[in-house]
This record gives sequence, structure tokens and C-alpha cells, in this order.
Amino acid sequence: MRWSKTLIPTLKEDPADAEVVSHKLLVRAGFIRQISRGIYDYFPLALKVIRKIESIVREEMDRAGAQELLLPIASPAELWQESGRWEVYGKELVRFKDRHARDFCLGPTHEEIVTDLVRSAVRSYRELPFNLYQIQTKFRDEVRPRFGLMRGREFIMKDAYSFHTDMQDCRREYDNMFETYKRIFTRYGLQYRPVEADTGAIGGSLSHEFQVLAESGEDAIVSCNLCDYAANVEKAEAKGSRPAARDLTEESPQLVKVSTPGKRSVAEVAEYLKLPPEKFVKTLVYRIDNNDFVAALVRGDHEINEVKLQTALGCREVALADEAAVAAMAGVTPGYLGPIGLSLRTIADFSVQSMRGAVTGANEANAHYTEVDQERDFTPSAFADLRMAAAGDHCPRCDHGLLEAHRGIEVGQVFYLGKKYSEALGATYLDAEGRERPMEMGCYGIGISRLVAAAVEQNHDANGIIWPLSIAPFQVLLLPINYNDKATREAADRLYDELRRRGVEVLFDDRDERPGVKFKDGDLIGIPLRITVGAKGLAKGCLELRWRRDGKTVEIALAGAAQTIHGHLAQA
RNA sequence: CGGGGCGUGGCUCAGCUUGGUAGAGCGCACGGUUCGGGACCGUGAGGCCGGUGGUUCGAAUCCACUCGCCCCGACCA
Repeated sequence: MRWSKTLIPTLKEDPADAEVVSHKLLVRAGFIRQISRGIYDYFPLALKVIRKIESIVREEMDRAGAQELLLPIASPAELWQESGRWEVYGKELVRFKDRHARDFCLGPTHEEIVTDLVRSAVRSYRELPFNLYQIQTKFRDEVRPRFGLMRGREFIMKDAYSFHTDMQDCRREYDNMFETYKRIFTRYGLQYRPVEADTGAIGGSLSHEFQVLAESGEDAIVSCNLCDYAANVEKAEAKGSRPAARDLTEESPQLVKVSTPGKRSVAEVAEYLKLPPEKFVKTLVYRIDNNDFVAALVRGDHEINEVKLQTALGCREVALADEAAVAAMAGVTPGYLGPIGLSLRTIADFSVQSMRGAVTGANEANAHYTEVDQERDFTPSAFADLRMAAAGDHCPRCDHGLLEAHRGIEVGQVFYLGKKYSEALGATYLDAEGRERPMEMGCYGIGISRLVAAAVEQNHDANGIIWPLSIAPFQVLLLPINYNDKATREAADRLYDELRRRGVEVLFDDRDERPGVKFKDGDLIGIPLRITVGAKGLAKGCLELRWRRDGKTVEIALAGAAQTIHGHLAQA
């Protein structure tokens, strides 16, 4: 492609509305432009990257035995009503009416649609199993789109759905997809980790996320420094935390009420009483499923994990109660809440069990108890794993490992769905005995457009983007120093033709610009290999070959240059 | 939805407090000098200052409402 014939609107300055580096660079380098909140134009360079990402997905999905198909973006409300998600999904689901006033929505995901397809097309166990996938634009009216392509409302996703006669076969496909995803993300040249994940709104019982490691990632993950355990903190089991309240007084003196005027947070009270946060018990009042209230206890140095709380309580929704509700329930503001004498059902994290010499609120204004002994002074209705795992925790899977914390960008997720959708929508088959049975299902997503952002987050420097070769918009940037110089022009034109003939993807900067401008633009858009054609080099019969990533530069002979370049690419 | 911030040529911003009819840098066009890491000189085009309503002799500037965008939080690929 000749630069002069394509549209690459580069910018010298960072756009004012971008925060993270991938957003800034993708806009500056002329890949994307925001047209509305969370909705972007993809310029030619961006589309090339997207096509590369997609084609690797296709190759690997096809290799894994999946079949590509294409489902509609608009789907009728009936299917969503049947699965129950028309009510459950909320405002994120964009709904509209057609001219006949029939309800529709834009598909945020396609379990209903594909299940409907399968129930009408498949009758017998002989037709199972299979895995259907598509690559398509999705729309979710996100509460808070942000960070450019990282969290758009409109985004491109690969979604796959598999159908099976039994759990074992569905598990086999889950593992098949897990391995396929590892191959895909490895081919992208990204540093990633598969982590155990919560299943969230999609439902199901087993799930892994594929997280591209990046500081700007929205997800917190932990991984073991010794074994291969890794999990999203939402899901990570919290076990054997740092030694903390263990060395507490054995003799368990009397409960002591102390005055703590105006001190409300653990940090404030800890500072005031000169006691470490791990000796505290935090009491948090939650409203569950919009009617009942429950008090959750975690140690002062821990964070509560609401997903775990929800699971432990077996409820659909938990939300921190507001101050007025707390005052009504407990007769005190949240800063002075404690489990002793609290007339609320309480549930406590394991780390609170058997605590001694602890500090809690006294359920009266400006007062706390010290020397609290859990076994002597209060009894929660249950103990459970309620806290966020954190760096330094003991690994829940191996003996000596410790957890490390990372940030990640979730670029893929695999789910074992079970019969959730097949039962709701009646996707059944007849088994060998002629009995009707619901199918077992799995689903598997990859965020295609999000991957563009993730790749940039992980591959850039002060000068711009550094695309991994496998997803770069072009493999080679051919840069003549002065395209008006006759010798340069002839050599560059010839090389351009020869490279293309060999199937090398070349961006040819044939613009009448000063060299500095071309070098800067070239670094910005991040083509992996740059070939510079200049009068000085030509005089010696040479060209300069330079890798964008490490700046490594070699001179190569003009004669046979196309072949030499092809060879360097093949080795990369 | 709650909290905070911002809307002024294509881009990044100044001007607003203390109303007097719009500026800079970059970019763009043309001419000239340049030409291996975002050149220089000259000339020029381009803005109903997000919108509506108000206050005023007069509003980018003050007031009200409204729309859009960004950040933080509650949600999620």
C-alpha cells in the first residue's frame, strides 16, 4: 500500500479525551476515531490489525473443529423473554421497536439466538456434538465505557457455542477451547495468563478468563509464584493469609469499651488506638435481594469480596446498605458497627474465626470494644470465604507458594454453561434410547477489538506502537528518504514491487515529506520492520533494515534485498 | 445514577475572575530556501466561542436550562 493513497491521519499531540496509552496512541497513529461515547471508527490501519486478529482466530477455531456461522445483530424480544434475560439484562441491553411495534434488541451476546437455531435444527444425539462460532459486532450499552477500544459499547467479538449430549463431552470441548485459546494468544505474541473466573451474568459453573497482563488492566488477578494457580480476585480463594492476629493474648482478658470520638474507619481507629489493622473486625451491612439485611465481618486489613458474599448467601444481589438503613437497623452509624449485641444475621470471613484481642465497633456512637474474643463474645451464623485474595496470601493449591498480584485485560473467557439455556429454551435431543434430553452447552468468547487495545498496552514505547509481527497492519515499512531523488525512487519502486510479489505486506511511504516526519510517523504507527532507502546507502549499494522493537539495524545489499528481507521476516 | 472536570479554527490550548465583538502553537494552501529523526522565511484561508433562553447599550466572558465529552464510583467482553 502506498502511504499517499491511504488514510493515516497521524497527530502530533495526544488527544485531550484519552487517558490510557493504547487509546492515545491508536488515535494519534491514525487507527481509530471516537464518533460517540464508546463507539469508534476503524481506519484502514486498524481494520488491517482486526483482520489479522480475526484470521488467527479463524484458523485456530477451524483447526479445533468449530464451524463459523453468522447470526443476526437484531433479535426479537421473544427469545430473550423465553430465557428470562429480557427482564434480567437491564439497561445494558439496547431495545427498540420495529415499525410494527414489535420489541427487538441489539445482541450483546448470542446464547438465545444460537440455542434457538440449534433447537430447531437438531433432533438426534447422532448430530452432536458441534461448536459454532461467529465474529461479529456486538452492542452493549455499558454503564461506563472507557479507555478507547478497551471498553466500548460497540465492539467486535468472536463468540462460540458448543452443544453436547453429556457433561463429559462438554468438558472435553471446554478443555479443547482452553488449549485453542492458549494457541491463539500465543500466536498474537502477547503475555497473558489464563485465570479461574467467576461466571457472572452469563451463568454456568466453570469458567476461565484469559488476561493480557498490563498495568492499565481493569481486572485484578493473583497468581502463585510456584505453581500454575491463577485467578481473578473476584474468584480467587483466600486461604492462609499473612500471619496476623495469631500471636494474640491467650488469657483473653475482659472485653473493654474504649472511647473513639470521631474515629470511624479502620485506619483512623487503628491510628488512634495504636493497634494494627489486622486486629480489627470490619462490620459491613448489606442489603440482599432488595429486602433483607445481613452483616458481613472481615478482618480490618482485608477487603470484602461481594461476589463471594453473594455466593455464600445464595442470593441474587448484594449492595452495601446506605447510612440511613444502617442507622435504622443497628441504631448506629457505620463507623461504630460491631457484631457484639447486633440484632442482625451475621456472616463472617474465615479469618475472623477464633480471633482474640480484636477490636470492633461497640454499636454506639464514638466507641469501640477492644480485647474482643470471637468465641467468647459473638457467634456469626456462618463462616465463609468472603474476602478478596491479596498479594502475599498462601496459595490455595500448593504448599509453599505465595500469591502475587497483577493487573490484566480480559481478552477471552471460556464458560461451561451446562443446561441453563438448553432447558430454558428447550434445546433437546433424542438419545440412543429415544429419550428426550436437554443439551449440555459451553460458550467461548474473544474480544477482538479489545485485543487491539491490549496489544498496544503491552507493546509500545515513547515513540509509539510496536506491533507484534503476527498482527501488525503491515510487516514492512518501506521508507525512501527522498522520493524525488531519481535513484532513490527507482530503487524503492523496484523493491516495493519485488516485496509485494513475494507476498510481503508493505506500507510504502512515498510521500513528499521530510525524512524526520516519515521516521516519526513510522515509529508512531509501529510497523515491525523498516527498510530505509537513501542516497548515501545506494551509493554503496546498500539499504538499511531496522527493527522497530529494539532498534537493531543492519545494512543489507540492494541486490537481492527482497529475498533478504523475506528471510529476516521468516526468522522473526 | 452519584461525585468531579471540560466544551473557543482540523489538533493542543490561552482569553472568562475584573463584559467592549477572538488569539497562539501545530496542521492546512501558495511562493521561496531546505532535505537521514516532527526545517526556516514570507503570504493566506479557516471560528455564529456546544445549544437555547435570560441580564445588559453591549456577552466567549455574568445567570438559568440543556446537550456532548472525560475522570472516579456502583456494572461488564
